[in-house]
Amino acid sequence: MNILTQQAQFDHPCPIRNVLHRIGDQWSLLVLETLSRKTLRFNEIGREINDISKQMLSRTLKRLEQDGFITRTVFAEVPPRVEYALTDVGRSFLVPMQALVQWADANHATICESRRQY
Amino acid sequence: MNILTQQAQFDHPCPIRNVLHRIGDQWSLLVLETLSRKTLRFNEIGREINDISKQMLSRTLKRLEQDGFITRTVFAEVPPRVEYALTDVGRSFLVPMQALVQWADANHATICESRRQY
DNA sequence: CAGTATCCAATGTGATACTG
DNA sequence: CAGTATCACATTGGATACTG
Repeated sequence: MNILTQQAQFDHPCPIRNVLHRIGDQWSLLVLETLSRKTLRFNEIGREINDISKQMLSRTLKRLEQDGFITRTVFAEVPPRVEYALTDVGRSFLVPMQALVQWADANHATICESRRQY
Repeated sequence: MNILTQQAQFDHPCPIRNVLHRIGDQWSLLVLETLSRKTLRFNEIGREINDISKQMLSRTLKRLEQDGFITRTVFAEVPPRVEYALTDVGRSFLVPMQALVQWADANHATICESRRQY
C-alpha cells in the first residue's frame, strides 16, 4: 500500500480519490478550459462547449464552485446575468491541467490506434 | 467553441473526452501510480491499492492495456503468473500525471475546506 | 437568461460465486 | 493465482418541460 492509497482507509483523504476523481468526469476539465481564457456567462459556456446540456452544465458549475475552482457572480439585472470565473485555486490548477491536456493531445492518435488494434 | 471542443462534432477526437475522461475513473490513476514504482502481479496491485475489488482491478487493467498504457505478460507456470508493467506511453504519462497528483495533494485541504463551507 | 425538476438510459462500482 | 460471470446498486448523463 503506497502513500496515496494508505490513508484511504479512514475517510479517503487520498487526493486522487477526493480531488482528481471528482474533476475526472465528462465536463469539468472542458468547463475549466473554457473559463481559462475569460470570464463567461452560463449560456456562453454552454455555447463554447456546444453539446453540453443545461442540466450537466448546471451541475458541473455547482460542483466546481463548491470545490472552490470557480466563482459565481449574480448581477441584479433584468434579464438576469450570472458570470463564472476561475478562482486563484482554479487558475493554479490550470498549470498541471494544461500539461495533461497537452499530453493527451500529443498521444491521442497513438491511443486510438492502440484501441483499434486490441 | 474552442479548439478542444470544436472537433468533438465528428467522432470525439477531442483528447479530453477521448483520453482524459477515460482515465478519470476511480481506479486508473491509482493503478498507474502503483505500477510507476515497479512491475507487479495482479494480486500484488490489488494488495497495494488495498480496497479495489478483483472485478474493478480486472476491468481497469484491461482498459489500460487496451489504451496502451500497460503491458500484460503471462508466464506459463503453475500457478499462473501474470505481470503488469508500464509501456513507454504509460511512463510518459506519469510526468503530467505526477504534476497533477502533486497539485491535488497540495490543494487537498483547501478544497475539502471549501466543500465544508459551501 | 439562468437555471431547476423530472424521468429515463447508460455507465461505473461492489460483492461474491465460480473456473482453468 | 488470475481472473470471469452474475446480480444489484450508485452515479452519471441526456432530453425536455417548467420557473423566476
